[in-house]
Order: sequence, then C-alpha cells, then structure tokens
Amino acid sequence: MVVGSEPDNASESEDDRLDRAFAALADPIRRRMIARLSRGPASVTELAEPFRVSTQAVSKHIQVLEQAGLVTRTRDAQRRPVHLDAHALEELTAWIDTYRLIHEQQFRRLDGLLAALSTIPQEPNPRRRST
Amino acid sequence: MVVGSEPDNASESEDDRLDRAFAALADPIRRRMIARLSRGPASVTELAEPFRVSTQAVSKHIQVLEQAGLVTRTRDAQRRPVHLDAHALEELTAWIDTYRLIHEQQFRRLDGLLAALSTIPQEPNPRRRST
DNA sequence: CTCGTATTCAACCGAATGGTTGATCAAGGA
DNA sequence: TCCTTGATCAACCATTCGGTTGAATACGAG
Repeated sequence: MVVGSEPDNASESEDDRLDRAFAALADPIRRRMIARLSRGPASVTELAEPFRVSTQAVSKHIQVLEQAGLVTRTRDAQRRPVHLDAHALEELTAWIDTYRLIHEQQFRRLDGLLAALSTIPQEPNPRRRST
Repeated sequence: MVVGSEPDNASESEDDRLDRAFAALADPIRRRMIARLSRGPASVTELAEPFRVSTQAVSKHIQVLEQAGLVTRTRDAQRRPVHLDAHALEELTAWIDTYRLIHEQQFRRLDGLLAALSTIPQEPNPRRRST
C-alpha cells in the first residue's frame, strides 16, 4: 500500500484524493462513522456497535476512510483506535466552495448586466456577441 | 434504482440525497463538469467536448448529476442545456462543516483539560479505562 | 503457555458503476 | 419532405463495491 499521510507523495494527484474522499463519504455508514469520530477516537468494535454489519465489514469501511485520508489509526494493545483527520474535510469544502462561489459570482454578473441594460437602454454596446 | 426524475418523491431521505451527491462528485469527469457549469449552462455536446468519451457516456454522467440534485436541465430546440444548482452544493458543505466544527471544538476542550492538568500536577492517577 | 479479545486477511457473491456500440427519437434547416 | 444534428435508449461487458463467512494474526490476562 503506497498511501502515506505525507504530502510529498508525487504520484498521488489531487483528483485521486478527491475521488477517494468523496467516494468515502458517499456511504451512510461511513458518514455516521465520521460523525462519531468527530466526537473523538474510537476502536473498530466501538465503531461497529451502532450497525448490524460484521466487524470485518466495518474494518473495510475504515480502510476506505483511511485511504481517503479522512482518518488515521494508532495502536493501543489489541485495539486500533481510529482518529478523524479534519484536514481532508477542509479540502473537500474548499473544492466545493470554489465552484459554489464562481457560480454565485456569475449570477451577480448577470444581475449587473440586466440592471445596466434596464437603466441605460441607450448605451451603445461595443462588445462582440456570439449570436 | 427506485428514483424517478420527478422531485415529488417524498420517501427520499437526507441520507439518500447525500449518498447521491457525494457519489456524483466522486468522479473526476463529473467534477470537471461541475467546474464547467459553475461558469454557466452548457449543452451535452459542449460538456462532452473536453473528454474523449462518447456523448452517451456524458449523457449518463449528466443523469447522475441530475438525480443527485446538482444540476437541472432545460430545453432549447434539440439541445438540453444543463444548469448548475448550487443549493445541493451548499447542503454538502453544511454536512461536512458540521463535523469539522464539532471536531475542532473537541480539540479545544482537550486543550483546556491538558492546561488544567498541568497546573495541578499532584493529582492522584486512577487506572485508565476505556469508555 | 494457553485462552480470549480485537482486528485483519482471503475468498466469494450479487449488485452497481462506467464504459462501449447500435438503434431510435426529436427538432430544425436545406 | 429529406437530411443532419443533438440527445437518449438498450443491451452488453469488465471492474468495483459492500457484504458475507472462515481462517489467521496480534496482544494481554491468567
């Protein structure tokens, strides 16, 4: 497994990380795990308790979250506590907000254009039009 | 897939919507489409142009985005322009930020605890127990 | 050392995903 | 009208995904 938590991994693209992170959150069990982990670390069996799936299935879910960079694991005797890594979550909101804001800005630009057209109907418009 | 194209589906849970929205963003082609659409609406062929996949594949991607509530479609002659719906994006950032902030708050609480412990260093040390 | 607990590995299964090609439908433009 | 363009439908294929059961590993307590 080539995945590390360090950002010096040149073979891992931003796209790959976003792929894995969004896919990891596209499952209700994994989202509930994230919700649980936001309150603090938990072991595999603790994370499995609210669900009626096997601990093996939960273990797989944790691996998905880990490869998405959303959680890390430590060691405590036989237990492998899982910790939320909020940094990956920030990356996701950053991506979404980028395009949310661009879209918002486009609307404002359109509003401005419409306002200008209605208040200055006589102004000549030297800009090219594609139609 | 039980879902129809109609938005009157009252049996659609928040979980279902988040499932579809996160899953829709877990694909680089669909993310690039969202990025494109943040600049304004586009037809299927326009959206297909940057990629070397068939327009049928792009049409499927658009259906995925539509069922996730991320885009809507209108009609313009033979074309079916696709429009970004930023509201679904807001829902995603809202979900993520909820747990990001809870996690942040937990850290602050821990900081306070550690500070208190260091100022009272002679406190007796009972055996640790989990949960 | 042996036993019990916590976790992972391995193999397997059914369903969903992302892609293809070929056919079909809808709407203009000549 | 006929033809072209834009898009979807349908069937198919390989891969991935989420789940299972059964075996194996790691660690601590007796």
